[in-house]
Amino acid sequence: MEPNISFVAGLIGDATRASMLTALMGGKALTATELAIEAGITSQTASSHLSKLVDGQLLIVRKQGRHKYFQLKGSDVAQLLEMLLNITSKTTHSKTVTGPSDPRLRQARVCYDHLAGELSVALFNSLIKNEWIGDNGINDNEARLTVTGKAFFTELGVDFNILSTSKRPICKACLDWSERRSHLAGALGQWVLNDIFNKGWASKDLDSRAIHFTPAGLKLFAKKYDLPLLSTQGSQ
Amino acid sequence: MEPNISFVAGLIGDATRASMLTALMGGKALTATELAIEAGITSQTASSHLSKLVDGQLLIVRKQGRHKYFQLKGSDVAQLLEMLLNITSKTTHSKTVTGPSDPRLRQARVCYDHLAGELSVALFNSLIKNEWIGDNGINDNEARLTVTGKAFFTELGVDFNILSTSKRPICKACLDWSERRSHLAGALGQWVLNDIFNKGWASKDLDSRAIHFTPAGLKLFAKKYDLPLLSTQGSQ
DNA sequence: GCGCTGCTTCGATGAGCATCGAAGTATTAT
DNA sequence: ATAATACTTCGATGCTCATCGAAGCAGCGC
Repeated sequence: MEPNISFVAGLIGDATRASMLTALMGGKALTATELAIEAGITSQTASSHLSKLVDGQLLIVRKQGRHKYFQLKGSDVAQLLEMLLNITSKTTHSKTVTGPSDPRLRQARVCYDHLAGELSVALFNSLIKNEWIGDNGINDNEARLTVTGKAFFTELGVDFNILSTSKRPICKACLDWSERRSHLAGALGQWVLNDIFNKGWASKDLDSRAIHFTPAGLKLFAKKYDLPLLSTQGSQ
Repeated sequence: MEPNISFVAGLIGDATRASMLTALMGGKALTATELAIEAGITSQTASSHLSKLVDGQLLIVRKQGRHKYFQLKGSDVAQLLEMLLNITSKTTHSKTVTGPSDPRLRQARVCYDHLAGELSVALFNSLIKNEWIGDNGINDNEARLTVTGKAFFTELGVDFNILSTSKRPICKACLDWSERRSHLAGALGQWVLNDIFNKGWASKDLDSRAIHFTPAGLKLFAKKYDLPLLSTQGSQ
């Protein structure tokens, strides 16, 4: 007997729970009240749904006084949700012409723990162009750090001894549902995003997982990673 | 606005539809009647569910006379289902001790278009041990064909000019939900499975996606890929 | 100690949807 | 041409589950 995938899929298959899970793709822990507001339901309904998601092992919960903070259980859950976003957008795109309507999500957003969007795809392309990750011609859509790439990131401040202690891959290609091309995930993708925040080049949007680069931050980001100069943020 | 993942997840989240989708992970096209029997429902119910899966772009359908044949829409749908199997088995395994109860599925089975199970994990390990795929120490869980690996497979009869015309990766690691370790997917994984069938080493089970190796076939397979001698098939 | 906040539990309500018998359509074998 | 098979459509039935008002519990500020 094979595992019953309908149980996990059924947890995600409710619009309210899906909305909460997507909100958590921003990588931050959110409270039950915040998730209720995000999903547009009462706290009773939120409580019921969150119990199911925790019991179903898609979320973990931490208590802090009377607050309960919820997070995705791990990167495998995030990958599942990202794959669902990819397949869903592919489905939707066969009916519509353009990508996501929100240009802020399109330009830069958090994909669980790394950067996604136009800027991240541009970053990925620059890593290939500069041969910092391997363009080996045999394995498409896969990322492999080269020797010069390792030197480049070491110079930026990456400590590979620390990154290697994680079980997760250093480099990983993650298919961007908005751009349909790959961006950088894995431990290195996470480091890059943290570095962007630490340097103050960008900050998280308060009510979505969009990321806002400052004009100066965008310029420094483009220079640091050898990106072609990109337009500043879209309208709104 | 981000894509609404609950729609696709909801399609999979019904036990009947999930059963049909899992049956199609065997890689074969199945008729509506076969899928009805597989799921234990009437043909009216099957018809309704299959319409939803086709409209939702998880399945494609081909007519041949009065028969309709259904297949997964592509490898991305198969990957999504495999990831759901992985997460579901991880969830279940936190409650139980052992893996899948059916030893036949555990030893060898079809994972959409490639071999999965103990034999495929052993194959993957042998490819690493013999340095036919890269064990580069930086990227865990990723597969990269080496120069000697390409020579090995060319000698086996792989035509890499043909494999390279596909957009999909030549080599890909696929996490095996039953073994919790990686096996070989991608174009090369598909070639290996086809070769096994073409040589008559194994055949598909009629009513599940288990694969049955003949004793001679198992021996030849082990020899060809330098595997330690494995026990023959489990009971039943 | 009291009142407020965050969250949970209970019970009622109603919408959504899976199921199948009956009847129908298209295809194919005889 | 007729009968059988594969599949679809219609309509009835009943089950599941999301929702929230009310009430309750735990934590915390005053």
